[in-house]
Amino acid sequence: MSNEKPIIILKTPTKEETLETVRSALSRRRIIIIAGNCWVDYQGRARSTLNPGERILIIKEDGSVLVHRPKGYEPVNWQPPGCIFHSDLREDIFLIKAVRRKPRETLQIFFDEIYFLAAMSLVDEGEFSLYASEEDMQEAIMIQPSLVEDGLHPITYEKKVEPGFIDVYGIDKNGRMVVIEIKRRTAGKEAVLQLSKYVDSLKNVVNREIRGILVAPKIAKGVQKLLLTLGLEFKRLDPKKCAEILKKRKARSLEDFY
Amino acid sequence: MSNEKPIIILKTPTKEETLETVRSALSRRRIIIIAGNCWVDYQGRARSTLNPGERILIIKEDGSVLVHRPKGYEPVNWQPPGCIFHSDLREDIFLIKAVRRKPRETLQIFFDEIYFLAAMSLVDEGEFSLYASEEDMQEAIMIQPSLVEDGLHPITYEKKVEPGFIDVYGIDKNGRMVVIEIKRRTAGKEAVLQLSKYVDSLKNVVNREIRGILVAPKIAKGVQKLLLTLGLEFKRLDPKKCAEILKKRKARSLEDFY
DNA sequence: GAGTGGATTTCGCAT
DNA sequence: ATGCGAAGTCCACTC
Repeated sequence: MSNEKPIIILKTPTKEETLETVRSALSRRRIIIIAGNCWVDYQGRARSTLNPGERILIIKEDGSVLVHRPKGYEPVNWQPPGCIFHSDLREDIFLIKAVRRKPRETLQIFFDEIYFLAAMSLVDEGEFSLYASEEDMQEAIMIQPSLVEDGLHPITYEKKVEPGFIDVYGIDKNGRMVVIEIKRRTAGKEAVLQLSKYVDSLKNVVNREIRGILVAPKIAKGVQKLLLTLGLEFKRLDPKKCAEILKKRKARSLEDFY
Repeated sequence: MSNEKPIIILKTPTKEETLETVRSALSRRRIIIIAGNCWVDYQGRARSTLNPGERILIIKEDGSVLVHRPKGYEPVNWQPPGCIFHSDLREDIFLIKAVRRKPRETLQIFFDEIYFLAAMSLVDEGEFSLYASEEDMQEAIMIQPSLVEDGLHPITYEKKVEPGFIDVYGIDKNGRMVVIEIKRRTAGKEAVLQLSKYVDSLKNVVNREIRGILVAPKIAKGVQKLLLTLGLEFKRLDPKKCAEILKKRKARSLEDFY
């Protein structure tokens, strides 16, 4: 028994070969990769046109589409998962049309030259883990509040208040209420104003002094001033340090378990 | 003379072939596409691991990297343009390491099976045009203010005030100051609060009545109430209509020119 | 189904 | 370089 992957690879196929192969691959929900000279029309939430040039087209098994230029991280045109496809041949132009409902959008790609075409099924059950997210920081502060300051007692996190959510809410060693806003990267004006809003809205409710602490790896340059003006505080905290703490804790709890 | 594109396509190449081809392609700044079984480590602004599975790797000529799973619009791992690459072979594992400075980040991809490899140079000078963006809306309002209301006279756009930038600023038919905040899609709480901030900060400066108008195709459900509470107004405007107006105007100015 | 906020956001523009 | 806001943002989660 052969374990060879069923992969179709065509180098400079004719338009007819392309059409046949693409249709077959679409019906079997295979991934399709095409490199060639193409132009693209998009119509939906906005509208765009892309003049002819050499690009890579990827159609995935879930109905997502990517058109990549030779440069840049982002696709120049795309569709999120869920598209329905039509492919056709018109006067030696190979065209693929991807249609999405909700919102109604149409992406049309026209090829006049095809350099190669690949179609295959890929299996990917591999777990993806991301560390040092904002959520990790919140969790780390909850289990080790001294990361922010000694004597801090977190009460709740994600507490709902009028303007939105407070990341962490607690009581400091002197019994004062503390509101903490967490950012996983350089905190800007936005974060400060958000924290300020939270503090103000809480003041309206409890009518007592409230400390607002912005926790982030860094604070943007001009923003420190705004922070002080609003009577808020800043505490530097590295997201990676938080990830480390969680990792260690996790390892320890496994030890305890066995 | 042959016009055949210099494309290298290898089906199930050996690791040695892969290494040689990838190194050559990297040095010639060619685009590389690999499909195979791989795992990925990322370390930089955050950190991530991706367990083995079948994916597509794309390396572009500008040093951007994309690792795509068989599903989803977004790459599972990536690097923006500007990476420096190292490739190597270790105990029958083919590895590619992409390093970026500023911020310092490392992306490592390990292949134990390679289904196919393609390397090519693509030329793409095609113009890309996007219509019905927020910028189009702003432009359309500047040249046809009646889109918002009759008698409106726009004075400036992108006016700097304390909290940020005002999209459009002008005077209405009764001589009152008008601040306009534009959104190209359903305006939410965020947009209303932003507009409110702008209006308030301008009031502090000029000490006279100021109208704040939110211009968007739609306003979110609960948000209308907030808008009214804050004494602001809403004007429905479709971004596509704005695009149409600009298009017509462009066509007319071309006519005038010839 | 709509609303809300985060993102390894990326990207572009202005300071 | 840094800051700032938009994006056809996408995506996950809540109501």
